[in-house]
Amino acid sequence: MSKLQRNIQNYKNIVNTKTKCQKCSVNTLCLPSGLSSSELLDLDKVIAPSKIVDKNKPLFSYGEKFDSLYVVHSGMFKSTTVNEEGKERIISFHLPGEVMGLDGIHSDFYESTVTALTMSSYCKIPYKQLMDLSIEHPVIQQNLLKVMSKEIYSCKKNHIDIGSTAKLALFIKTLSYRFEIRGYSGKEFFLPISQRDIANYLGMAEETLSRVFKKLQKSEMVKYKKHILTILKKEELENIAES
Amino acid sequence: MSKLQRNIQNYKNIVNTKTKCQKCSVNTLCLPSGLSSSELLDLDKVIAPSKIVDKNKPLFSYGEKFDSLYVVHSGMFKSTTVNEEGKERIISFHLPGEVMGLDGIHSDFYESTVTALTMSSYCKIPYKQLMDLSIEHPVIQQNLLKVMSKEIYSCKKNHIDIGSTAKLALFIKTLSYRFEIRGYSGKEFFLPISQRDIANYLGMAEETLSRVFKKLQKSEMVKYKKHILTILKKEELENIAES
DNA sequence: CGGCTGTTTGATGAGTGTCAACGAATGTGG
DNA sequence: CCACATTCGTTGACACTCATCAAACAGCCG
Repeated sequence: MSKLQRNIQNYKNIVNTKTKCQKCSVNTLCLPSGLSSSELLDLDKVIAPSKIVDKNKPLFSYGEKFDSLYVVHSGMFKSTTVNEEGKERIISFHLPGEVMGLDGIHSDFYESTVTALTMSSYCKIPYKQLMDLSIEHPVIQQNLLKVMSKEIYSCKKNHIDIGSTAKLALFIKTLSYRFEIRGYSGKEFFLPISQRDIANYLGMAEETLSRVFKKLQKSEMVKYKKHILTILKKEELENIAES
Repeated sequence: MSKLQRNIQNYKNIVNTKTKCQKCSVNTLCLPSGLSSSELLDLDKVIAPSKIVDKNKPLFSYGEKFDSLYVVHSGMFKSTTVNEEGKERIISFHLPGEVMGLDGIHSDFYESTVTALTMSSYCKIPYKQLMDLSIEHPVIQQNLLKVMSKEIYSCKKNHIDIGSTAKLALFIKTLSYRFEIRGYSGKEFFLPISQRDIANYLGMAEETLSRVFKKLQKSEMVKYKKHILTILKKEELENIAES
């Protein structure tokens, strides 16, 4: 099976939702990263087996009481806030192995709403139990700290003052990298996100995104059809991303 | 002594640098928040007494080995990265009680350079020792998690697609809030940041910032003279910030 | 006083948001 | 399976914001 096929199957949710952390395909990128087998066993005790959620269904919503972290098992999610005028603003997309709900830790309430972009599955980790467990196994909490540190880093590093073309190129480049470290192809992947959502996330008009996307395709940097994105000229794309 | 005067004295560093956490004026906003006295005593053992650093001197630099977190004791710092063309990009300003160096946790190297904007003082917290201590006192690590969660939240929440005027208004509003919860006046405060740095941080041209700033002053929303910023119409300023 | 750095002002053009309209794709119910 | 409705993406014309360039000005320190 090709890496692209595996990627697409990921979104069609042909995954075993009974998988424990030990056998999970993303356990090296997830909270369990670097844990010994006995630690993994303990972690499994507090993590519910992964559950399936339908497209457009929320995992949790802004303002709800915070009690658990969530990890993407398969599929893709988006997290959003609502601005003063009631408009949705997308603040991140989540790939398998990525932790969601981190912004709820400090205030005891979820600060964002997380929704499935396609049929997906997730693991739920009760926060209190995770804290209790991490007293026994400090490495678990240190992993959490690392995950959060990385989140801070990547968020702060995001350029805000770059042109639309560079924004899109950077977005694609970052996605490509994230797919690659998950064992999927970084050159060709399935993207269950609407252009409207991408535009929203990148902070530009839908029309601008459409034009910019077309430009990248005309110059044969990328191909995009039926939600399958193919990177044709990686080098040049990366050059565009950095300006 | 007025709140503004206290604020200015903060920058002139008329502070006791021998202060232990128990007596520190920002201990409720800093890592020690919510600790019992015995926990505070233990924390003090690993935190070096605060040290003074001169204007424009770096605390640590991008790429150096990560070994400690730093907390602002008085004054103000900026953290920066360098983009591909070698240009400095400011990613945050740090007020007393705020933790610096968090982005180094995940990679073992500092991911940014932190520099004093004015004569300032800081506390150094060796990370390994903090981790050891937090096995004994889990509440310490939970505070750290909260600090990081808040950081993620405020970073993600930052609007990126708003106009220059709104950006500046939001920047001022946020600063005002941060001063206020520190016990200084939120309506009038000393701002040891050059307009160039503000423009850099907000991702706009120096000239644009100058014009926008002037506009806010002409409409008598704020006053800005000799680095003292006065908010005249809080309500209206906040309205501008949200668009 | 002169030399720096930081800030202001004006003129100009490129890049993007907005509006309006259309076309393509997808979903729905008979 | 087809007709229809709805969402999603595309295209063009236009206005406006903002970055850029150039130059002058203000404040500060030796």
